[in-house]
Amino acid sequence: MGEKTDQKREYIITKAGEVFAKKGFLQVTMKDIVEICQISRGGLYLYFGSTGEVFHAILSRQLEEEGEDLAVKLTEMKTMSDLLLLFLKEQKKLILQKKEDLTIATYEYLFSHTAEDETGKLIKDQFRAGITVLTKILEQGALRGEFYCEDPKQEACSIMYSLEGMKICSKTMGLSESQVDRQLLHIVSGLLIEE
Amino acid sequence: MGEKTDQKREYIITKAGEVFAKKGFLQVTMKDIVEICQISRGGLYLYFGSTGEVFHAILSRQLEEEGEDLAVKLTEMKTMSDLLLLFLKEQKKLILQKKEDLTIATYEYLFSHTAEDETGKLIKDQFRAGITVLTKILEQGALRGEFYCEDPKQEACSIMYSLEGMKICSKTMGLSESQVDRQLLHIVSGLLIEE
Amino acid sequence: MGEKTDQKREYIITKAGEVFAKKGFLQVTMKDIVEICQISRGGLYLYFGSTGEVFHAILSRQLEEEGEDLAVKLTEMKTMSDLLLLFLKEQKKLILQKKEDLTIATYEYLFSHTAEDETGKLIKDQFRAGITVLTKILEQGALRGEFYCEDPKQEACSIMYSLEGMKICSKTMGLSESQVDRQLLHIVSGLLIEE
Amino acid sequence: MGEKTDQKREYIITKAGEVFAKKGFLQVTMKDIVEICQISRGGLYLYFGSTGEVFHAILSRQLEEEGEDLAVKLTEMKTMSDLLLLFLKEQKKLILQKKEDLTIATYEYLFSHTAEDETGKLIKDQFRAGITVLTKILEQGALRGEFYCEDPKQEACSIMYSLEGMKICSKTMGLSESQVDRQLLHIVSGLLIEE
DNA sequence: CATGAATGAGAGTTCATTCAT
DNA sequence: GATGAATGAACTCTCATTCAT
Repeated sequence: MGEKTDQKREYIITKAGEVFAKKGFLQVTMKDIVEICQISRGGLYLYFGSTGEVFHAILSRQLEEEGEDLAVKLTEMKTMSDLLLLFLKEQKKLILQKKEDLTIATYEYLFSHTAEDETGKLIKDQFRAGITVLTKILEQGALRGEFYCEDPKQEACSIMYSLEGMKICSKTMGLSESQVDRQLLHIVSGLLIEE
Repeated sequence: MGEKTDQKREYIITKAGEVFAKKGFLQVTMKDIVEICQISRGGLYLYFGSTGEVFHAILSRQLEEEGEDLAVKLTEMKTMSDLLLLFLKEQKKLILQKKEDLTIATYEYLFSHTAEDETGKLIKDQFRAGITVLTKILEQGALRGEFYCEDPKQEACSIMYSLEGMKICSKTMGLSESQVDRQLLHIVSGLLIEE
Repeated sequence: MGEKTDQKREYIITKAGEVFAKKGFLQVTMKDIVEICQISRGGLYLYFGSTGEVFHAILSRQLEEEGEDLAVKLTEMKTMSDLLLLFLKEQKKLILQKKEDLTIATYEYLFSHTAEDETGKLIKDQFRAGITVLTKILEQGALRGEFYCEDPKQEACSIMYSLEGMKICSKTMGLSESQVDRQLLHIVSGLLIEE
Repeated sequence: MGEKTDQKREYIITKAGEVFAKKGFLQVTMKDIVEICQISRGGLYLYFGSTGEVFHAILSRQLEEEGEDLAVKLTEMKTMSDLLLLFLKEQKKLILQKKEDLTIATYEYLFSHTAEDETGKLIKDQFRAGITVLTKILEQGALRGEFYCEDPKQEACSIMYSLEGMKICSKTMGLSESQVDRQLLHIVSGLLIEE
């Protein structure tokens, strides 16, 4: 029975993701979720008490999956340059993605939940994890002589801010792939020795 | 007549700004505005037909004021370095501001109005104006030998993305003044010759 | 001054007539009248306290005009058959008219003011006047041997009900000119001797 | 489930009928219906989205019932004269009815919905059905030598216009039973041979 | 577990009517 | 007389949330 229940939970999470991707966070109502899932109003409340709870569950699952994904890919890499390129390629995907994109919903969630909550922590941890990974890549790369980088930590922050900026510009004013490529190239060329 | 009316319009714009700063865009209702202005429901509709209209008016006025402000300050500057520092100082203020801060409301507006509208154009124009100004500063600075900068346009974009990223990080996960300072320093130090 | 005032009153009545013709009675608001007249809200209230008052004034004027009109035409007629045809021709015009048509507004007014009021009396008097005129025409015609008509009063009522029925059918389900002609012919042919 | 729901639907239709009979169509609000039904605002919207929908449902049911009613009575009749008298008796009831009377509401609906819609069609079909039935009665009656009637179709129209005229006169200026009787007699006496 | 009818709070919007100028 | 800004009541419609079945 627990299994069946879990399946339904998963089902709701998956379906609801579509709505959040389409409407952001604030404009999604429990009714929207009920409708896309084709379940009963009361049924939804058995699993989630609010749109916030559903959204939290969606993000949790997403982070898990991404984590596994990244871990797998990282182990296959050899040089730090490769790693950096991989990292940026993933980010590029996030910046340009249209479908299944929870970026806007995520920002809206953060905007309306300034006070620290579980979901907020989730998102922030993800961001910090990005900085950490990037810092390590840069540190290692500098040690190995692949990169020129005096202050890896600061450089990592700098890159992350740029990526975050591109992400939001992409969602609000539109960004072409070539614009993103140029900017990513600019970042990389500032690091690579003998560019 | 017109004068008195304009005063009331200004009054509403000013007061409503507080609500948008506090609640973002999507969660502001006409009722909120009515209440903070202490006017009647119907009274508000004499001036604005929706929260979107009020918000547009707020941004319009803000941009005017900022424009004048900046113009004054720019004429007082002598070197491009001074100009750059001034520009970044203004941006720092925007990144860290807490009161009267429409950043979140602006993002929420853009998120929920993907299709081009007047207000959206206003905001995008402002962003583009930032890039233009910055590009000119970098070009001039490079010519005068103040900066090291091979591709001013790209560099300007890069800086703007970073600033945008910091802006949003500041509103979502919080950013200390020293974090902002370090990042701004990082930007400047990448440009100045003989750093 | 009284003259000027009267002019404005007349102006309002004329303009407001357009609105009532277009929207009926119930759906006309004081705002509608203010707008079509391009006068101030308060200004309208100096002359009329409600849509009902405006409507009453419109009907009053209309009846006056119609009365004069008819009186003129009646004096020019010689035979009762001519008079009857004239009468029916006028009715036909009323049945088929599209512009300046207050039929619907009039019915709506009566529907929502079941209790006797001045305006109601006006309308009813007009209807009764129609019966009276028609009765006289039929009586005279019968005396002169133009018509076959045993009970002129009842016949007059009968014709008026038919006309009223056509009027409302015309406004609700649509009636072509030929349909009206056929019915009028049917009425006349039932009266004329040696049809 | 469906059964219970249908019961409530029927309950709303019945109760709402009272309001429409009392206030016509245009002046009935969803609030009025909510109040007479003693249900919640949202509850009403589960069944009907507008006053127009409720009204449509009322008329639909009414027409169904009337249809059955008439069919039963018609089979019991033998001569065409009997049928005609029955038909006129039913019409008399409609003309004089006070309770449960949707005449005014129906006219108001038609006035404010000139464009063809489902409800309008319903009403017009009912009117046309009346003409058809009457025409058949007159045709048969003429064939059997019961009536004198050269053009049954036109005569049927003529009678229907009179009835419609009486209906509206009854609702607007008032009509006594004896007035109606006299007029019905006038109609019949024009048809019966050896009058 | 699951359903979906029902409730009621609350947002948007429109106007009749007043009143200071 | 004339104006039009201002008020507040009234209406429409949507949802979060509950609860009997």
